[in-house]
Amino acid sequence: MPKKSVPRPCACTSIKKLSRVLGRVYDAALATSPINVTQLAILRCIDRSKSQPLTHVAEELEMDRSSLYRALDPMVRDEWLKIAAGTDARSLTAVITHKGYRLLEDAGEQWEQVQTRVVERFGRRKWAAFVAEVDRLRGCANAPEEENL
Amino acid sequence: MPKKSVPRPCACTSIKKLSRVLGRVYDAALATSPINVTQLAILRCIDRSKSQPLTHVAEELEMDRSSLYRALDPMVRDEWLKIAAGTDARSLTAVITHKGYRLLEDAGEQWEQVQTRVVERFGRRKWAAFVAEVDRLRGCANAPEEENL
DNA sequence: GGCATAATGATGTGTATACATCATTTATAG
DNA sequence: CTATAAATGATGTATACACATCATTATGCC
Repeated sequence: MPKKSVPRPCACTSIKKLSRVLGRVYDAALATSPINVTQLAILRCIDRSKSQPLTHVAEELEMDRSSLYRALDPMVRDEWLKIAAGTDARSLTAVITHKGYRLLEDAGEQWEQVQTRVVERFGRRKWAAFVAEVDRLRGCANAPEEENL
Repeated sequence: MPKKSVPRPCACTSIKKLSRVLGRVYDAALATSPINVTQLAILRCIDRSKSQPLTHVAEELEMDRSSLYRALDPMVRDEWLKIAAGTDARSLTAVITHKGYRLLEDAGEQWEQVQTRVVERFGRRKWAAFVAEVDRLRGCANAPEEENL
């Protein structure tokens, strides 16, 4: 029986390439704000996860905990948010400041423009289907390796 | 006429999340080699772009030139490749060493395993279609903004 | 040839991301 | 209750990525 060929191209490399392109385009669109697209995503996630421990935010964003903590540093420094005690004695939670909310609004408008432009070009209908496949691929990658079952 | 809603979720954030997951999974699969998936992609690209200027490699990978140069530093330090004069007096080119080729082989085997595992789960047929959409989205994002035509 | 412009690299700075490791605190097993 | 394990954060180190800027070397136009 002929051995199946390895499927190409590299899933990781393809997505990283796309990630770089989108990052540049979205950051360029947000350039009038001091915030970039990663920080916007974090801010939005914190807004959705009020009083949740930071670990929860990291999980939502599929980030390593330490990556999130490092990303928060400049945002705390610039007073977009502050760190407060959580429900636990060990956990902390992030709280968005007034400045942070203002940024969320301002950057949100810029984001809407670039997001609409990109997705309209791609096709709204196809976009919904594509996002579903993105999520499914994430699951395929994340699923534990079922070794010798 | 009702204004159309902004399509969600954020294209950039969705892809960055997927990128983080895939990066972790592929890097874990390559952990027995000293090379990570980004470096593997660069090495492969250099292999395909023999005697081309570094700028060309950066373009292929959708990377900023400076990002590529920085990424090459540890690879040159560890002697996976060396930098040689290009066809120009101004351009340089990267040359893979024996060590680099050995790594390309060793890591290639690990890569095949994780790539096959992830794509088989996703479905080979669907994978081909998905890759096409990834490329199309990249084009949609990269296309210049047609302002006031 | 001479000048303006492109291409190519190099470098300073700043954020993004992860892994390993350590300390503290909570939860769990016995 | 105690010993162990798990959760949460903090930090050291390393790579990933981009923008702005500068120097050098082509290229094109006159």
